[in-house]
Amino acid sequence: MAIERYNPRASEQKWQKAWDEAKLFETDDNAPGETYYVLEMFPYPSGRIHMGHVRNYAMGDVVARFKRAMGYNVLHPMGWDAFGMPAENAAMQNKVHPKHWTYENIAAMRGQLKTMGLSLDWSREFATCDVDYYHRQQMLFLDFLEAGLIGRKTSKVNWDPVDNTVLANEQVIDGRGWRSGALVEQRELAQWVFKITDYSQELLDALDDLDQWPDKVRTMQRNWIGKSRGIDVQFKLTDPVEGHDEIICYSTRPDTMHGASFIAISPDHPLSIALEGDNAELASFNADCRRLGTSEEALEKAEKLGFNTGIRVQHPAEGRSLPVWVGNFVLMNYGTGAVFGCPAHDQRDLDFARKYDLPVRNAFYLASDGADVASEALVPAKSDVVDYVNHFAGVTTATGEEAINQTIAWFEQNGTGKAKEQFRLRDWGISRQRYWGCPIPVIHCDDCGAVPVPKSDLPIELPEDISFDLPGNPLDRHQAFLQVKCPGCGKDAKRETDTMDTFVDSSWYFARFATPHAEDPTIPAIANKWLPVDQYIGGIEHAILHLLYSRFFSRAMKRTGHLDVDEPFKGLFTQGMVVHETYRDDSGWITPAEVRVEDNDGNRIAIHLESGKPVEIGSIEKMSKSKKNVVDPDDIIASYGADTARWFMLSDSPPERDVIWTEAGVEGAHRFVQRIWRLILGASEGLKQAEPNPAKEGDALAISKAAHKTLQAVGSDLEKLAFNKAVARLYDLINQIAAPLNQIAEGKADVQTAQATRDAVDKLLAMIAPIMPHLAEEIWAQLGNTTMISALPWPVFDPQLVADDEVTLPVQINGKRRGEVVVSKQAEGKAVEELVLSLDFVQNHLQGNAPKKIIVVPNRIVNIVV
RNA sequence: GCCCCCUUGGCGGAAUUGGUAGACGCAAGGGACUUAAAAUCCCUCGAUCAAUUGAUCGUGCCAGUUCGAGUCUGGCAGGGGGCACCA
Repeated sequence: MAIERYNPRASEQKWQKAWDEAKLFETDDNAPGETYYVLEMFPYPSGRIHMGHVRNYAMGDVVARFKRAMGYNVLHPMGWDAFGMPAENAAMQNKVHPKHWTYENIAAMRGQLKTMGLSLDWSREFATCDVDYYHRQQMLFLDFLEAGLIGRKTSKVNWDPVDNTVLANEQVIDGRGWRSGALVEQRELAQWVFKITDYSQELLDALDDLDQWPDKVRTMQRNWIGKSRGIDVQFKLTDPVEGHDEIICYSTRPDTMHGASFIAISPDHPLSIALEGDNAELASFNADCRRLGTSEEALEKAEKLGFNTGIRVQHPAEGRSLPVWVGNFVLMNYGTGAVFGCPAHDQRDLDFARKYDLPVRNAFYLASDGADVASEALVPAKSDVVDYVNHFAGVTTATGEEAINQTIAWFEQNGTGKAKEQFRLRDWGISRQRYWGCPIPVIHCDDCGAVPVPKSDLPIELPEDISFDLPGNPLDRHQAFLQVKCPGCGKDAKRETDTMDTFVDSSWYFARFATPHAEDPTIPAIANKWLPVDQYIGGIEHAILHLLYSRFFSRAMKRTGHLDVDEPFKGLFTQGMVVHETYRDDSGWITPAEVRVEDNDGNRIAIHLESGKPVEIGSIEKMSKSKKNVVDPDDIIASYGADTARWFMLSDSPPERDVIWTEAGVEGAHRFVQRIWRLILGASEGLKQAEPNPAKEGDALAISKAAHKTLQAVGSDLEKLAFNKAVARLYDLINQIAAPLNQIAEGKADVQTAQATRDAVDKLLAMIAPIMPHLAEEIWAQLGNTTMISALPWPVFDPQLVADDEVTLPVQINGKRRGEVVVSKQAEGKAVEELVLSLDFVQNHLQGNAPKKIIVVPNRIVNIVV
């Protein structure tokens, strides 16, 4: 009897509908079972889902389905990170309203996601651009403001002087505006900031307890917060100028003060700005510096340039005078905006000194040699012992750490310096001069200042009658939005037209999912039941900003009574990207769909389908529109089905690493889908008649052992999100039960084999169900079951079947494997030694000599040292 | 430039976290079935030499620790992520 091929198109729709109708994945807050909240980072509605989404949501779905089967009450919601620049760009380019563009994209992507068969609770869906959502975000803003968590600060933005508009860092290309091409300037704007720095120490300390986060993310956050201990040192100007009589420099290495040979201040240092008035050359130098834009990367990568102000300061310990330079590499927003340059012990300072012919003085030498610094700065670790020269703090031979402490003490006693703890973390500026974002609920009154909008007047809705014909924020020209009465004094006032950074939207959406329709931002009793998110899954690119802001936000929400957790994400998993080969010809990049790849005597060649001409195969890169190396999930799901796409996304590559999308890989995954179907359906008559019953002895024992061992291992793999390992084990299990399944199909299997195989098949389907839920449901139904497998509990393995009483030990001689020996698991070390020494190949290698040492690692290895 | 991560056969990767390197999959080659093709099934598959049960080398490169290193330490190279207004 020929088995029809599995038809994913029919089955997948059928089961998606069945799950929907049974409301299987709609979460009841009060359902029994321990709560488990699994969340994937919600997508930006760009218009189409991409393979990165497929991978992300496939992972989350496996966790959700697995945990549901383990008896947890699972929350697995989905929404849309829907504010942001692309909608405004679309509005400018295609004359489409950001709102319509966004909601159409959401509708399209929702449809795509639904074909994946994800176990999502769609009843909790929302978009951050829904008035219902940003209304509550405005409520949170007001509460934060009242609680003193929000302040006003000026900060720098990229200003396009032609378009008269603020540019994002990514819109500044080589110092020019992306549209106008004008040289970018920096502007100071008054901005709303969230006072994340109030929590610097706490955000740092709490990282230690996030033991279900990747270490690399915790390290990155630690470095980002950047706590340092150092000193503010006073340098008196030899002649006060423009009302300035000193420069304060922050340093973490005051032990190098003896080597100080210049002072460098930021172009934005108050002194530098003060000097601009009488010094046109300096003004022009500073203006050039400000054209680099505001990104730290651009500043750091730029050639290090300096301007000698001609001003001098006195070395506070040695009395000699030092020149004051303005340096383009000194950041105003870190420390005091001024540093002392010690060329001997800092490579950047050394390069600067060589360039501008400044002296290089060693503050210390390595004990081994007293060589002066030449082209490489001497930068030992703080824990290294070095010889200090003529050190004012009395230090001669000490570690950097000791010398730093003594130097700080010396300066404090001397009254010329003050110990200081410093954080690199800055307050979070949230003001954006854009339309498509959450309006900031504040009104500016000439008399009362910035006045919060009363909660009863919320929401402040974005007006829809706007146009992007002119550059800049359309809200600035919208009179009906702009003109309001001051809530304090009733006089004419102006509404704030800045909107919030989209990171604000994504800093609390996970909390809103607990009560997506509540009047208040949260209902604490319910939110606290679900939070923190047990497993959060998303891209490593969010390792710092999104995650740090969210960590701040949950603390701020706790302080304002909306939540009672500090940390929003208990478990974090950062998945790798989906990458693909690139293809190009003379006319540019070509999509994989337009190309056929062939094997030509071991060389892979690509051919353009339409023209038949060869195409160059380029490097493997992150799927992106610009390189056109994208594969549309719709196409894959239409031709192979969602299960194949899900299976392939989770097989082979470990989830935290990049995965290369290949046609061959997808086809392999699809063959496996068909193989399971064929093997089990071929034996379905026999299987239906067999009671599932694991074998305890005889030939069928191997089947049951394989099934139960796999069940144990897959369970622990899924617990660790090691999907690729689980997949490999499932391949293995199918290989092992293929022969008995064929026997059953041919009617040649005995009862024991049939029963053991039925048990193994039941286990196999349960294990496959989280990954390929439609296929598992379909086969499960074909075996005569009437309950959906998605609603069944995870099976339990038999401990007796997973235990082995013998183990194969490799035997090494001098660390090289020479053979192996089978011993009982309980065998004593002595007995193993004797057994091993009696082996022929061991005797041969020993050649009559007595072994020097025998190392027996129980149940692992034996090593004989000769 | 700074911070973080990655590097194992032709390819994706596995290796019980210091204990048999290459599980599992893909690709390739050989064979079976077939009028033929597809599908399917079986075998081989790190390199070099012995030519079978053996030997040597081999986890980006160079050192080191250890009875034993893919795994730990130091240095180097290449690739990737982030750098505060992309999301």
